[in-house]
Amino acid sequence: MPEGHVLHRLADELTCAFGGRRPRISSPQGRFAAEALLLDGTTLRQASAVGKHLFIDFEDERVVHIHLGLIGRMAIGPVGPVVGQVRLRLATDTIAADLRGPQGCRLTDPDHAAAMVARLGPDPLDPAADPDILLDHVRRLRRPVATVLLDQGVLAGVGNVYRAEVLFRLGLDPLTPAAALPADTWRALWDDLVLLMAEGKRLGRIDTVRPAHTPEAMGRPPRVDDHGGEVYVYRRTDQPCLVCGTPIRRRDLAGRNLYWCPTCQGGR
DNA sequence: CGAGCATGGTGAC
DNA sequence: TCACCCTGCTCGA
Repeated sequence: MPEGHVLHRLADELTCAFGGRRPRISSPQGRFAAEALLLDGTTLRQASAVGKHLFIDFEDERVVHIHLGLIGRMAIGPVGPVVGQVRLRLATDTIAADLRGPQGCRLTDPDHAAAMVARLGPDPLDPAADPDILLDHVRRLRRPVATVLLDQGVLAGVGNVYRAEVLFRLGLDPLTPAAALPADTWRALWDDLVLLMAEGKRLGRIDTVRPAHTPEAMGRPPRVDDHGGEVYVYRRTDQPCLVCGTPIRRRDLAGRNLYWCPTCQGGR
C-alpha cells in the first residue's frame, strides 16, 4: 500500500477526524505505550505528510513520526474492538485510527521532524515543491533512472509502482543513467508524477492507465490489476503489454522488482 | 497450515 | 549487497 499518495491521504483524513480534538491515545500492542500515555488527553493539532513520512502534531511541541515501511498500514473507521497487533490507536467516541506493522512510530519534536524532512528530495504531492532541485541533482547521477526514482533523497514519495508506471508512460529504458536523460525528460517525469500521484491521492489507489492518455487513445482496453488499480506494467510479468502486446519483463534491480516493456521502453 | 512474498528502509559488512 | 524488521495475504501441500 504505502507510496507517498497513501501518506498524504492519511494525513488529510487524520486532520479531518482528529484535528483540534483530544483523542484517546493508546498502544494495545505495547510498543508505543509510554509515549501514548504521555500524549493521551492532549490536543492533536494536525497531521501532515512529506514523501512517505507521516507527522502528527500535538500541543506542547510533540510530534509523532510514523513511517509505514513495506507492510505497515493505518486503518481509519468506526470504533471497534482491537484486532491484531495495533501499535497505536487514536480514538474519539466514534472514530478510531489503528496503526499496524509500521517500520517506525516515534515521539519526537518539530526540530527533529524538520531535520528529517530536510534530507528528502522534492515531493510531487507538495504544491510548493521545487522541481529545479531535482533537475540539478540528477544531472550528476550516473545510476540508472529506475534506481534514482526510488531514492527518497532525490525525489520523495515515489515507490515501486509509480516508478515502473511513470517510466513506461514516458517510454524510457529503466537502465538509462539518470544524467543521460535531458532536463526536459526529467521535467516530464516530474510533471507526470505530479499528475499521477495527485490522482492516486484523490482516488485512494494507483491508477496510471486512465488519467493522462486514455487506453482508447493507445489502442487497447484497460486492464484492472489485482491490486485494485489499473496499471501498464507493475506486476504484469509475462502478460502482454497493453500498448504493443510484447510480454512484460521483470528483473531485480538493487533488491527491488523492476517491471517494463522491452519494446515500448527500449532494449535490455 | 507453513512458506513465500509485498507498493520500504536500516544497519552491518 | 545482504540480513533483517514488521503484518497480512496468497499459494501449494
